[in-house]
Amino acid sequence: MIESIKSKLKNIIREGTEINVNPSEKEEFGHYSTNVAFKLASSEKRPPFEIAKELAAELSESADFEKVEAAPPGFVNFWLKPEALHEELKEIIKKKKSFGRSNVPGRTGKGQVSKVNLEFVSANPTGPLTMANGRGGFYGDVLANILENVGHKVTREYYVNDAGNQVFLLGLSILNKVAPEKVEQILAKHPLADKAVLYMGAYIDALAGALGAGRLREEDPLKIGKRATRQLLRDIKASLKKAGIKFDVWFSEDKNLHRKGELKKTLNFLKKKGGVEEKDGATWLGDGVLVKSDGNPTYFLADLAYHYDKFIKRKFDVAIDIWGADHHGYKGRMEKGVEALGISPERLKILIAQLVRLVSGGKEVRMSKRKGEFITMDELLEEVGVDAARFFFLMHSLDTHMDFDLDLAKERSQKNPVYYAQYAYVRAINILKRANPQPTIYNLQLLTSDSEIKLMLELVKLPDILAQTAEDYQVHRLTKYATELAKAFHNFYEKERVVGIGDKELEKARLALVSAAKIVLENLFTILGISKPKKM
RNA sequence: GGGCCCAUAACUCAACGGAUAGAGUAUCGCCCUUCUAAGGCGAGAAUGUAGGUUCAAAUCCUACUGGGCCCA
Repeated sequence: MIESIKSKLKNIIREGTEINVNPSEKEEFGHYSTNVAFKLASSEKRPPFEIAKELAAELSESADFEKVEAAPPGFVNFWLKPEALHEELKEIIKKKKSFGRSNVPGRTGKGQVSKVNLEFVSANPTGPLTMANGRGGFYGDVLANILENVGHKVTREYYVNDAGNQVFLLGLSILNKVAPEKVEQILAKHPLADKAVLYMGAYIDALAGALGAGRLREEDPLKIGKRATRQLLRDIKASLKKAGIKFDVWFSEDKNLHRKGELKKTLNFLKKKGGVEEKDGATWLGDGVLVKSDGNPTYFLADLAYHYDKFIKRKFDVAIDIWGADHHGYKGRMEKGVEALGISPERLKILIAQLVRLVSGGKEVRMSKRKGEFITMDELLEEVGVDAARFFFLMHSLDTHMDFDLDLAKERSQKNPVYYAQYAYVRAINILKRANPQPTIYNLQLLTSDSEIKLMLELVKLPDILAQTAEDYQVHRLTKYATELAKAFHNFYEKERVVGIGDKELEKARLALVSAAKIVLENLFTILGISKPKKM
């Protein structure tokens, strides 16, 4: 709907003017409104209200609008004809599952279909998946759905950090459970300073148990660590499956980069491009060290090799990385590094998932792998269920700190908005159950009441919401929309009876409206990855 | 010491630089002989402080205050 209004505006105003059209928040401002007159006012040096009046006069001729009005200080407000809504309602019923799909790819592709690499979660396989990983996990999963919905080709990828010190440490920690004396010997020779760096906690016990550590003959911490990593990766995959988070590619740092010599190749590539310098025995790119003075490569170089692989070897148009807040300080360096690879900056989108604070009993619960005090993804899913967990995380903008109130989430009550949205769906199902067979001929002109119009206005928003979110990645817009749509449906449900009213024709028209609502809710839930309950 | 994120109602969060700052929870009224009250209707209640830019600032800029994170 927004696109159609925009294109009408485009025809009558100067090219290149930024056009914003939004659903109006107040009834007196119409169904949709635009501030384009303000934009024109500054370039044309005329009062915005004057321009708005001219635009309104011209657009009133359009067949879609009941009324177009200029409002001071310069807004143009549009009222849709009911027929325009009825047409859209027919589209919903006709397109069913494909309603909301758009062929207007967003900024990632400049109108073209893009090959997108979306890398998320990527938690180190040195511990179980924690609740905090859920934020980026659910967000990434849904963002992938949204991008696919507008036609992009999306690869969902998990970067497995299975090289380096932490694997060694993990092995050492397990060995410490069985043969602490051997660990003492190793630590005496190894540069790692003391035992304090060992991973502790219940999961090491569990892991040691799972590996049969009591019978471990292996004494090489690195080898033990690699075995443990494989085990943990299996657990992580199982947790993600439970959470409904899907991946296409598991990219092993060790296998795909280190063992193939990709770090060296990337280093040479960078040297040829220029900007690499030797200083104090180390190799630098800008303010980041690529190779340390002891000859060992850094994570920075590994990450650049990884992005070399994404952009140059696998030829992705766009790479989206979702990182935890603990890496945000690294973002700028990474962006510059990728630019040094010759990749234009707008092809790399690094999104930072801000910290999740776990709150219980009004107090913060600290999460720490070292101390073994953390809530795992599995525990969270068990306590609150997949739907509530997903919805709760997805309600919040990614870049804001959020509190996860464990007590509230545990309550499994109507306090959680996911039930509110799902209940609207259940109500639609219940109505439709009573009308068999579904009427195929109906007169939508009969839908004129306030709550019917409002519901229709919400229903037709889905394509706009999805298209916009594919551009700005503000995934939480979808959960907000789910709540608003459900509210409009509940309101309609209370105000207007559908089945068993005397007027057969009106009943048919309302049934069509209800089935359209069911379709839109279904499509929305599919993208959000939450279930579509038949009853509650 | 350097860098980053955040600050909106009692609480958790929304709001492309736009109109009277929206929801949910909590509180207080009203509504179930009718498609499930896990619902509807209504009330009170908010932009941390001080400047600046703009026709227009919660939003952008500067300083400060208060939370938090990363690096050293």
